[in-house]
Amino acid sequence: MIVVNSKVSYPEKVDIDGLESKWSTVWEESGVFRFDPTIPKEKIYSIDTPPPTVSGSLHIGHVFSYTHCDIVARYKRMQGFEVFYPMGFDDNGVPTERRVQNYYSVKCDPTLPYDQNLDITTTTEGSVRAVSRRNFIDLCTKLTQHDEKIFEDLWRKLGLSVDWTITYTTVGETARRVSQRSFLEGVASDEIYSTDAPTLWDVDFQTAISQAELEDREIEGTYFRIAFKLQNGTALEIETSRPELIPSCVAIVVNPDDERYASLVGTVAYSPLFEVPLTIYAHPLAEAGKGTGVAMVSTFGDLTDVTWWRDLSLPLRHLVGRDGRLSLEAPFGEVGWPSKSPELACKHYQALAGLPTKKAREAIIMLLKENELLIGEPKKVRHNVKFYEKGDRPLEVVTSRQWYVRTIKHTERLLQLGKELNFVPATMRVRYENWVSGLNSDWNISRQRYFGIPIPVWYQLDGHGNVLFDKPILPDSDRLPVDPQTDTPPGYDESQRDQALGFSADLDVMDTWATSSLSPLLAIESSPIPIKSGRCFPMDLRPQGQDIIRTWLFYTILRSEIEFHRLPWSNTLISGFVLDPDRKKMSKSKGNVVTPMPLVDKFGADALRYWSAYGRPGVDTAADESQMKTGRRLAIKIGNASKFVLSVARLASKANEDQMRPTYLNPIDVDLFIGLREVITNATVALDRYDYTKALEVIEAFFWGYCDDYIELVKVRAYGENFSSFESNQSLSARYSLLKSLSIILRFFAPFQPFITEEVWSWWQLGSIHRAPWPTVEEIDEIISGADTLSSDTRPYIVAADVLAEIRKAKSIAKVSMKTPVKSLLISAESSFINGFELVRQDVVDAGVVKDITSAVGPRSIQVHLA
RNA sequence: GGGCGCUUAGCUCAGUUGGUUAGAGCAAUUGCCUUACAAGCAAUAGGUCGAGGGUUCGAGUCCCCCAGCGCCCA
Repeated sequence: MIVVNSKVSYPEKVDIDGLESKWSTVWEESGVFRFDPTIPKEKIYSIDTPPPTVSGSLHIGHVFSYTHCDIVARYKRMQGFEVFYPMGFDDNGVPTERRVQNYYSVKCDPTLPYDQNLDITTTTEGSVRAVSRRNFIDLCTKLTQHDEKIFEDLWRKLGLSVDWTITYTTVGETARRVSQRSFLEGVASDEIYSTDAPTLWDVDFQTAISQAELEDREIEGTYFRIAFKLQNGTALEIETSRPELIPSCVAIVVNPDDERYASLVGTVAYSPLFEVPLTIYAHPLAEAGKGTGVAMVSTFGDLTDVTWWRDLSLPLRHLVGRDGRLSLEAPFGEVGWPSKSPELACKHYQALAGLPTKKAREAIIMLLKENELLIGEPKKVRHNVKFYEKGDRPLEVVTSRQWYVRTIKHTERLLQLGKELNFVPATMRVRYENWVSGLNSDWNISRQRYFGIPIPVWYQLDGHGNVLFDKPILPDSDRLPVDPQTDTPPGYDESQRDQALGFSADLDVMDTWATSSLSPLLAIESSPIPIKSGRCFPMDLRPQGQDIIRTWLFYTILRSEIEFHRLPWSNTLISGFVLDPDRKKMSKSKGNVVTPMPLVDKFGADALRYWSAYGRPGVDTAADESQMKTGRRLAIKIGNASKFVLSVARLASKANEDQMRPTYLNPIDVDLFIGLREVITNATVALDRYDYTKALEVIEAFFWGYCDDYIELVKVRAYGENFSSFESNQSLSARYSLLKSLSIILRFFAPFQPFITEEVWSWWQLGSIHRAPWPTVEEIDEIISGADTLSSDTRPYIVAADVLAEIRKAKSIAKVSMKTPVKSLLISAESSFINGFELVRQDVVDAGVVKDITSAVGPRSIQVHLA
């Protein structure tokens, strides 16, 4: 039930500027969007809001995708749902670290002690200052708080209807507790484990990388053809782009179908310079057409080497360190490092020892040349190399102790869950399925970084001070969160840290996805509703970008499966990218990134939301100012049309639409509501399918027709000029219909243009439009109940609009004003048209200034004669 | 190399299970101060639906093939 003011007031001139700050303040103070935690589960609609990366800069894409979600949230709220709509901020991980490094010109040196009085406020030019781990984390916290404010300002200005009392971050206290608890539960159920394994490693970021953070890039490389030696002394030619890895070579592979080398399989060859005996194996991943068809296996040059190493159970001869340099010594001649000539091997290795891989490559090529082991000229090639998506140098593969989440064993189940999830648009499901099907390793969640959530583990040390990785010490779950580098494990004393028979902390932090994949839990734990109540989980909606299907969406499903054995939400709404006005991808390097704030100031939030709403789910959309301009026009139009409707109503002594409800309804007015009923059905069906664009199209089309035709047609009747009195049934019918239809139209637009609709609503209604009910078919039926029913083929409103259009056309072609009288109007049409017309004759006469009308049944023809 | 998507008016895009003469907004053009709106309104013009072939009474829509563009995964 809508409470109605007895008074109506509106400004003389409609002005949509400044509505953002006015209403976002009112909304915050009145708590319109505050989540009511007492509501039963079936009335809750819950949203797993994406936490934006606060260290990234704001761009127009943020407006785009968050608006899509907000339209849904506002629609559901008007449908009577209590919407759980929290806000998170992703302040965790490498992007924040990097931003802090650049912003303050610092780097983290974990060996430094904490400096309590450290005061870094501005960038110190030139020099990079080393700070302790704790100081570094302090700076991260400080900067992210500043960044979060910038995001919050935009969200509020854009009118996101989130409950600002429910917010979370991905590195705060709640995030640490939830992440660590989930980690410990995973360890207890053996879904999370640690092991020594080859790991992709970024030598600049000094951290391990997971499969999801990989990126293939085509770079220029060089193939060198090098002579290995068969037992009979003849050369075996191998092409490689990484000759510096020859000392860590452990085997040679050829394709099993390659007849050229079939006889060599099972025999031994010797590496050049180091004379290491290498067995020749057959393996299908060796490509006959690549180079000479013979490949050397190093530990490790790339992921194929890892596969060979695993499949063929090869030894490990690791030389490239985490710093991307070759180790200082290679123990040729010792156990596991065979060589026909250890002394020579060690001598040759001295030329490479300690060099970064690129320099080592140059050095070994010199050596090979000197020894005439390099065959022919090096060949330039373009080939794909794996990079960390944020990195600048190719990844190395190193072996180290890392924590993993079991992924591979869940593949089948994850594919099944993907089928159960409603992807909007449905085509996005394929991306998920491709990714899950292509998984080849468990998820490495250890990161050798500083700003992140610590892995809550210590290890026992043996009598020699060696770390016993198979003897982890875990904290009690009621002690979480812990920082193993400052907290002491249960049963130990701080003095035993790093001492023989004592303990050592796991120095690593978790991958940021290990935390953000728990976003539903983070949000719920930051709210008054306990997770165990099951009232907000599983959630209804996960809105997100298409680029993070393989990360955020995938990992969240995985964690939910592990912990709850079910999907974390039933729907996912995938937004496309925003392209620059020329439909080019936006990027900082191209300098074509569109920032949102100036556009909000220029066109208004409603206008930006309008542009966003025309971007269908999953469809890349250009940042098109002309579309924003159109959105601004619409907002102004809504304001002006409303002002007019209310101004007519105010002429009445009783503005209350319910009190002035007439006993009679004009057929054109009845037909207006029949049209509105169709719009309600179509828009509601569309919104239920998350097709907000279609809904807006249907609503908008009706509205423009409403302004152009309906208002024009009933204007005179509403004023009461041609009736015996202003209080006549005809006049009352018009004013009643105008007010009722305005109410419905405003509520239609409310999810799309929340500011102008709220502004207009406040001119004549109490309470927020955003808690008013979404229009229903039943509401229409009640409005027109008791009115004379129209026969199904009689549409007086449509007939009147058709005739009016002909009149306008004639005047426009004659280049005369629209108020020019029509001398005579001759209408010939089928009987249903004529019948409809007779019902609306007077309104057409008034709107078109028609002096004389002749109508008859016959072939369709409308003739307009001007004076 | 595998997969997904796109190609419709000058631009940005709709077009449902095949069914009248393919729609909208913007831009363009011609007009109009019309007691809500000139930040407005009315009207006009503009398309062999990427190319070719096929199925059908009928194809923008279904099938085949080709081309170009974009994205995802190797």
